[in-house]
Amino acid sequence: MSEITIKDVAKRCGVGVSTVSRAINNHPDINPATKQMIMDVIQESGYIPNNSARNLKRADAKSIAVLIKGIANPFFSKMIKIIEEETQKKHYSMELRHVESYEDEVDIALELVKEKRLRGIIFLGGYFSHSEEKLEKLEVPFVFGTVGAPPENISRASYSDVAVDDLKESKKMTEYLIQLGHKDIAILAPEPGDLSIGKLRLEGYSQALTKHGIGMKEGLVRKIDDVADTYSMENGYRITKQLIESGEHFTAIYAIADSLAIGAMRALKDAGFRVPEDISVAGYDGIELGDYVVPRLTTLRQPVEEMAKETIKLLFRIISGKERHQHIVYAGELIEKESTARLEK
Amino acid sequence: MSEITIKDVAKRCGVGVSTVSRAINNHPDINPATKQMIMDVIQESGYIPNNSARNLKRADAKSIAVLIKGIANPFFSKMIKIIEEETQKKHYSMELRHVESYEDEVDIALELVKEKRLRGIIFLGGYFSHSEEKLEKLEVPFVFGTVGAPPENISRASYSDVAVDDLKESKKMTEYLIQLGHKDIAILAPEPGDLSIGKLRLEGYSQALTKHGIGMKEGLVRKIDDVADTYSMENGYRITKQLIESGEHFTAIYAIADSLAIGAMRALKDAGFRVPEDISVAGYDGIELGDYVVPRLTTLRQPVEEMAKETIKLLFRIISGKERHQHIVYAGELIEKESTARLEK
DNA sequence: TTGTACGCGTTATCAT
DNA sequence: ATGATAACGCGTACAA
Repeated sequence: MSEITIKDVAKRCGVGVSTVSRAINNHPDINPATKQMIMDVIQESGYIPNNSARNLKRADAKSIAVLIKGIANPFFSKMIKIIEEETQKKHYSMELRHVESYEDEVDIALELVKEKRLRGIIFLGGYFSHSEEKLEKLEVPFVFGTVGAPPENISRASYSDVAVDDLKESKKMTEYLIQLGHKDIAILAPEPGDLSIGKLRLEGYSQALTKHGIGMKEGLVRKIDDVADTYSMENGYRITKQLIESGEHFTAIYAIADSLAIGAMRALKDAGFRVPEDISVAGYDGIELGDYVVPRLTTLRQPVEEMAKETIKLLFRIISGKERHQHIVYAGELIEKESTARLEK
Repeated sequence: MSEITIKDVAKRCGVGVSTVSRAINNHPDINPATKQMIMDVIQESGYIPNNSARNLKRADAKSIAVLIKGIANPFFSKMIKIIEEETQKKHYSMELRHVESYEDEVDIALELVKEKRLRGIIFLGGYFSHSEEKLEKLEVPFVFGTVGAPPENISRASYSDVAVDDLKESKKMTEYLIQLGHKDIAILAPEPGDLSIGKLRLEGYSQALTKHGIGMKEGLVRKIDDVADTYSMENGYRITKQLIESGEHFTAIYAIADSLAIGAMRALKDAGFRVPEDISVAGYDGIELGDYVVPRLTTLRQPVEEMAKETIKLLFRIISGKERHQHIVYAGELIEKESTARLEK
């Protein structure tokens, strides 16, 4: 039960603690023989340095953190992997931290910076409705990845972000459906409180309809009501079922996330509709899963790999002082697969 | 840039540091007025306690950790949610830690226990090929969730686990396919090095075949070669494609994970096979996604919710000293959906 | 090359 | 109810 510390190791080795410390941290000025001896003792005694003590003392941590809201989002898994690789290349360590939907990611970031002496932070997901005041407290550089909706209340010079233009891309997708001849396009939209990507995607839909002289029908805008797991297939299924039962006429469904679209396709199938012959379905995100369902899902692909790579590289450029904050926009790619078709007259 | 500490707060308030500490930690013996005053100052100064220092000093942390190997596994998302809820009910805090596939989860656990003064640990995923020696160093209770293959080299009295009997359930699924008239059943199996659940599921398949006098054909056992993301749809797709191209005759595919099965179904569809009319496909796990694909996937459902609940409750029972280590086995449930059918003569 | 001693920010003990 | 002070375990000047 007795916790073994660096002092114990030093005693056993008959050396001072600083020598042990040097051995552990690969300091240059230590006798290789001494070092080997110490490492052996550490090995057999099972000594493990206490990270709290290390963090407390260490000024220079060479580490960053990734705060991710929505752990289930498959979209993030890939990004994390890439970010991790790049981080290792720079010989930094990375702390991955899952943030609950009810938690405030900036508060957590604030704590983490103090605790771990971070050099930088990446925020993935989240709603980005933070006060500039709080953000200012965060004295390390931070980058928002795939957030989409940088609000006006924060000075653009105070943060970086990497994202696609959700408004524009969403408009693109809607226009694609319109060009296929669809007029009654239902949208699986974000919950009312969404100030982030969801809102922009809905806005893009709206603008596209207006541009083409198509009125937006209330009954075709189906908002997600179960906020618990917003972009779940289950939500897509349930909302689509409600849509079908409502009796509203529609020939296409545009879901603001692929996962919703997959739920929608299932609901349509269960109700006896064929996709895309009877109803076209389009998604957004370009997740892998969309390629495995039948029919394959037409989607708006976000270039995740490139975005992740740019996100982490940008962070390091800012950390090193080479650059100031930036706002990088990636182009999305409309990938036409099998779930959408021209409307039969 | 100057980090504000508890001392600064004390000075500003004109009180001692211990009083500030008391205010922060809700100690009983403090004047409510003083406390309010201090909290106000903290609020406006933006002071944030340093967790490293806290952990270093604090003996009693009331926290547990969940180490999860394979963050992408949708199977775990649900478990974590439930574990988190139960943890909060007990007024414990939970540290969620993602473990890379190349990392040793026990080493990480060892570090974490020292750093955060944990009271207990839950291991999710991982291959459980740890030496008892290391595990012994871990002086807090730990529970393995859904691991499946408790190896013989570790005394059963030294750990707990919650799982389904993978061998038995896998055998059940294979026999189900046999009873449908299938004899040439291909299996999408784990990579050769898998000592965990994968191995057991393969063993169940083998035993079922033997029991029914069906020889195991080498050509029908397709092992996962890309270990990077073992149970991915992509792997299922690729392996199935190889199987089809190999020319081996088969009428059913049993995938040891639903994700693999979904990849398999897509590969079959692309090759012109109908599921289940031409080929039956069965999975294992019972993930949500299986209900959204077309056709719905026949699977062996693990009762995730119950297992998660039992896992965390068991851990707390052990922490409180009420119970010793246990080995809890849940029954799986074969859910017949649309992807399997009786073999046409 | 190696050892001693101090300080990192906090909580707990002991006075007051 | 409050304040001074000793740990917690480690890294690092500085001295040797």
